[in-house]
Amino acid sequence: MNFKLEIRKILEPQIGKEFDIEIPPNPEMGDFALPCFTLAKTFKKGPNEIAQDILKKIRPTKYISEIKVSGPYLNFFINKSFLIKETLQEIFKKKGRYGAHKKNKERVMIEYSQANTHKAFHVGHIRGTSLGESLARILKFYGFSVVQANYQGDTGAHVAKWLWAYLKYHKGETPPKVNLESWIANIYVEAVKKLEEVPAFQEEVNKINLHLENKSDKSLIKLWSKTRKLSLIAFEKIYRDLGAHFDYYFFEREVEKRGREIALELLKKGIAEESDGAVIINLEKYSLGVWVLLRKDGTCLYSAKDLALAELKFKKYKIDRNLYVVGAAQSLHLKQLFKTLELMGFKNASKCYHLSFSEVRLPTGKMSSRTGQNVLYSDMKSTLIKYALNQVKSRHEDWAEKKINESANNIAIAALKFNMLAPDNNKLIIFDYEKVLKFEGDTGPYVQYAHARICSILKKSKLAISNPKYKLLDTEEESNLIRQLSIFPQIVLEAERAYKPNIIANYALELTRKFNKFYELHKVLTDSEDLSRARLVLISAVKQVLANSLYLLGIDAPSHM
RNA sequence: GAGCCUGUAGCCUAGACUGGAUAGGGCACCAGCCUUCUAAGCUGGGGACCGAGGGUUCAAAUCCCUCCAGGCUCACCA
Repeated sequence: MNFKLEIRKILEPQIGKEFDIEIPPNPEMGDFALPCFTLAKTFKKGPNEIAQDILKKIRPTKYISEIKVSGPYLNFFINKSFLIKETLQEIFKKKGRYGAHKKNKERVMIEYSQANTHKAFHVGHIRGTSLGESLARILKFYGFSVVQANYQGDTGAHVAKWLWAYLKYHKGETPPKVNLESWIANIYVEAVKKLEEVPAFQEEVNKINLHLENKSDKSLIKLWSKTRKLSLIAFEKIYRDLGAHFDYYFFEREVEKRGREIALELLKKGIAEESDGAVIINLEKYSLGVWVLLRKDGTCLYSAKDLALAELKFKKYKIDRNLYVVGAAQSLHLKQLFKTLELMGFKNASKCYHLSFSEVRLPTGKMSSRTGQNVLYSDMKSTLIKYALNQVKSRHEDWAEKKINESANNIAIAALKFNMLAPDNNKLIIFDYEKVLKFEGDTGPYVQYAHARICSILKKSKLAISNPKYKLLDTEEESNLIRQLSIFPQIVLEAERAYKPNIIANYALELTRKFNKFYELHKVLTDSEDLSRARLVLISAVKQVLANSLYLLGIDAPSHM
């Protein structure tokens, strides 16, 4: 039911089509409002008087039960029992699909996570991974056909550096079973450090990079392949933890050859040019500086590889839109990429979007895989789980160990992901253990807890949830809850349109707050069967919408915690 | 120097696209609430000249301009 439209129908005969309906700051004032300020000019009267005049000319309808004047505002109250019935029935009918929109044919690829092999997966990567996963779910829920893609950097200078440092300082070492992640990360950090100390070593690295790219050294390729796999296995474990799922994996290695081809084609066409021996494309007239495609030794840079990747994505996977979930630091790179695609005559250039997000840093400063100044995922996870484990244990001494472990894991990941998703994409996140380890207030576990509490009531009740007397849901807390439930589809729409999971996160917090207020003041299981039944229907609906919200964030909705 | 992003209480954050009725939350702090459905919860309290200054408007956290502060980026890393 579109109440705004209904109100417009009431008002249009009186004041024409030029007006806005807004939502009052407080539900006690009404559900919708018409501010009369703008009408003052045409009616040549004060806004207060205009509101009075309009009120005299209009009547409530089936859906709009009451219309009141409040100063310069005309306030509309929707028919509450209609809203209750309509909203709750809709939720029960659609269940996990409540809030979803109609399917459409557009196929959207979301590229996210993009972890590089031979480097650390640190907490900074969690933001992009959580964000991409959530966006994929939101867009799918909205109705797009979504393809989730990961593009992993398994070749290039950083890999060459790692291989170089391994061969020079760790040759023959077998990768450890425990702390594999930090072993890999440390060798990379060591490489960077040694190169800083002795810049001349760069030539050795370049040689390795060349051999890596033209596959001329078999034993090098074997080492590369083996260590690459170690990284990828480690990443998969992390993705399982984080609930990230990919339909396709692209690797830099597979677009390297085509990347160079494209660069050379562009050179031939005169779009690219040679400069200092390198192949570049001059984008200065678009204020995008100079973009280097090939190094002077002919090896391929990520720029050229990205051109090949874009081509591959549209050609092979028949997508209509291509979303890059990539850190803000790469904004210029992506602008250069999109502009070059356009100059190449690539017809889908305008279908590429950069969804930028700000970095995660430490209280001590910037996080970096190069310097090792970071928090490794594996270290962070064990700290988090350990804390969560104590929390769960202290509350549920009677639980079996398996249940405790599962619950702790669940809560820890929820807290972490919610922390990454709740602030606006453009805001810097300072990673702070103290904050992530807070399971109270505006956090993931806060929302999960409400869900678990509802599950617990539903489990306890023996009443069938059917034929509720909706009229019994007449307290202020219940009205607030229902109103919040009813706007969920609109919230999904906003989150999709803006590519902002934090809209869903904030919605979930608000719904949780409203539920907790209700829970505190009213009992669900009462002496009256009718009332209990009606409230069971209400809290089931809340549970469903909390679950849907959490799903869109990529967070589990536990039935107990 | 140029471009992009950010600036809301001690700290974190919503609201800015689409200007409206007392700027929502949270952490921390203070005072309360567990013989009744999970206190990871709830209630109350103090704490904000919405970075600064101009402008537009009946009305500005929101739009425009200038400035300040911070972050990111600007040729062979990704």
